[in-house]
Amino acid sequence: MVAPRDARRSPVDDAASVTVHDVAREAGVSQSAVSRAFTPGSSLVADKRERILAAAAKLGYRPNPLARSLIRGRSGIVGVGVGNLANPFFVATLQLLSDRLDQNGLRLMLFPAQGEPSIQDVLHYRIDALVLLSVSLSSLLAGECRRAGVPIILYNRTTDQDDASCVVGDNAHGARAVAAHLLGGGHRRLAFLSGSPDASTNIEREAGFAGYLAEQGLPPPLRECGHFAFDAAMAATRRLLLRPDRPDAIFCANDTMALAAITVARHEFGIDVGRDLSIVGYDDVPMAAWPSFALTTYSQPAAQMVDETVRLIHALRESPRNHEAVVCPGKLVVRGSSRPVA
Amino acid sequence: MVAPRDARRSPVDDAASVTVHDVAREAGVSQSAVSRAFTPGSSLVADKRERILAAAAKLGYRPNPLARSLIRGRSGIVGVGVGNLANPFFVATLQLLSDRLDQNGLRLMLFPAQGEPSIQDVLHYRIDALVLLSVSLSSLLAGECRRAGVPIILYNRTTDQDDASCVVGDNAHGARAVAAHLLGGGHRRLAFLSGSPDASTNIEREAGFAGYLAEQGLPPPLRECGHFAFDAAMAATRRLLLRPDRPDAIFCANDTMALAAITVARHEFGIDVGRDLSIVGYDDVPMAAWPSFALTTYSQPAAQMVDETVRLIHALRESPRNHEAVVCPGKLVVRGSSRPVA
DNA sequence: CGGCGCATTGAATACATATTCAACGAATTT
DNA sequence: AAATTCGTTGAATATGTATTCAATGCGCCG
Repeated sequence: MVAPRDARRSPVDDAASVTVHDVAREAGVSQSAVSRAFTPGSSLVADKRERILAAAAKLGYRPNPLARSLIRGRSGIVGVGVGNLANPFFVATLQLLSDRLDQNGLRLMLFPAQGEPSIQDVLHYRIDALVLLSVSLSSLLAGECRRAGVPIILYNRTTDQDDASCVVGDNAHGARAVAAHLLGGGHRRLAFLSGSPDASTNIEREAGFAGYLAEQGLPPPLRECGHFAFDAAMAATRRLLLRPDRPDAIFCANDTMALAAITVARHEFGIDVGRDLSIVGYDDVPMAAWPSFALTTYSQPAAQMVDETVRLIHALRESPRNHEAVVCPGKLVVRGSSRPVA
Repeated sequence: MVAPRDARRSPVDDAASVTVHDVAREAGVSQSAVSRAFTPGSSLVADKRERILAAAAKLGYRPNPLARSLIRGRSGIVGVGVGNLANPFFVATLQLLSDRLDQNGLRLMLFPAQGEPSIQDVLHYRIDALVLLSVSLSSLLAGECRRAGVPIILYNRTTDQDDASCVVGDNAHGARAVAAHLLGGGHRRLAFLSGSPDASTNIEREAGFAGYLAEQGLPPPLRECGHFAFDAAMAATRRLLLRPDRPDAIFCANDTMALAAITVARHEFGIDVGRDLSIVGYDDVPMAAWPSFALTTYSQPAAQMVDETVRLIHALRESPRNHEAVVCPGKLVVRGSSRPVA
């Protein structure tokens, strides 16, 4: 025999859990009716629904999401795996995503993407989708998700498998636009400061950049790797600028590396960035607009990409196997770090 | 009559949900035994536990966290409310917190702190604690949490109520250290660039700064408000530098504003920051160390603060009413944006 | 050798809700 | 007027697991 419910609702402590039964008693209806009152589209006469909702409001009742998730087999939680937040583009994305999901009544569960084992735990929450922010998809994880019936959405990454959706910028076009801009500024000794070599984003940007140069009959750009990171990019920039055939323009695979490149060029080599050396980035993070950098960069539309991500989450909820690849166009933002087109 | 379990474990689709019953059948024990095998400290002979764990591993079973949370009344989820991620200090904190919680087997549910209504939803997840990153605590929310039995931890904020724990830096000491440093550099016309006026963090820093000056027999500093934000701080800096009695040193209530102040002073006023004007920040974000800024700042130990936060989460799990206020000491990091002490 | 604890175990129950099922009444159709 | 359909409704069941309860068997002590 369990203690009666009224005894549990003790003086001060746990008014926490008002259950569907309490509301049912208050409104003089069955438990089922209360449940239905909170389930849109279920069969219930209007005035009874009113009465139930009134009783619920009076008692401060809200459906328990855990119980609801357990029975529905879907939690309304979106898992978000995030690697390194050093890149402000992903910070901005995370903030936008957090807002949008909230507006859509979805919860956001964050987890570090390094800890692969913990991802399996997250999968058991019956999450509606798994969004990977700048994390590449291991086939192991893909398999786990398939088994768990959890759709994956890659953000700013693509995959050649058809087991995930993805939302990306138009990297090829963007890189070509950058190349055209630099050539238009009269540059001929170009370099590419690459991110992680195996990231699809990096591959596409490099291919687009080098491809455009090739089409114009130019040799391939010099190349150093900065792993998308500030410190590594500083080192890579030093290597580039110490070469006898020093480049006069550097296209960096993201803004973080471009800011590092500007820093090194200006403070270590005393170069007048924007005149003697053009530096262009990718993403258009807030810092790019700061006068200290005035970074020319290809702007990725984070807000739009996030909206598409949320749209995909809803779509995949209906048909989890129906994966899409969404490409969001960006645009070149010319600032002072690159020589203007003549 | 529901479809038998074996029919559900269909060819390809949902091997997702291996339940405790499947494991029980496989191992030839009761459901209770399986549950006990996954509950540390419960009574079960060793060899049977071995056998059960083996069967579980074979089937790929893991306890369903939703069901477990429902019955235990605790979900192992930590709610994290976050306002604005524009401040890299909070980004770093979030990243650290994400890692630490993961290592502790806890999940992190993120939500935008603007949407107060959604917080109530989060509370129903029976979260172990609610961490507010740089968000002030409304008495409304405090009440909701008390009712739900959810302990609150304020990060980088204090409250005069005793209904929340908090983890903060030593703002008073830090601000005094900054004041001493500036006076030591020979400055006498000081200004304070304030953050949000009602934030405890800002109040303590301002009080410490002004207090030290008063002790030295100096007049109170000039004062403008930058709301902890880059753009507002740029505007505030312009107001300061346009005054007839232009200050020769500015203490900014956080690094973001200090970077804005440097930007305006250097690019709009042509001032040699570090000689003719000293600018000091607070937090020691990564950018502060960049050569472009070389910002002198009071460093907050984010890693230690996060560790304390996680410790508090565990402690509050045992005694939810036993709130603590933890102060983590930082240290002044002198770089080029301020005149060295003579 | 009998009784008393104690660890171990499975059956039963609880957690809070959604949904199926069958029954009911009313409205519509023939 | 009888039959058929349909929207409502409450009882019952299901979600997957932790825990209580009572029973069992074993060792230990008197």
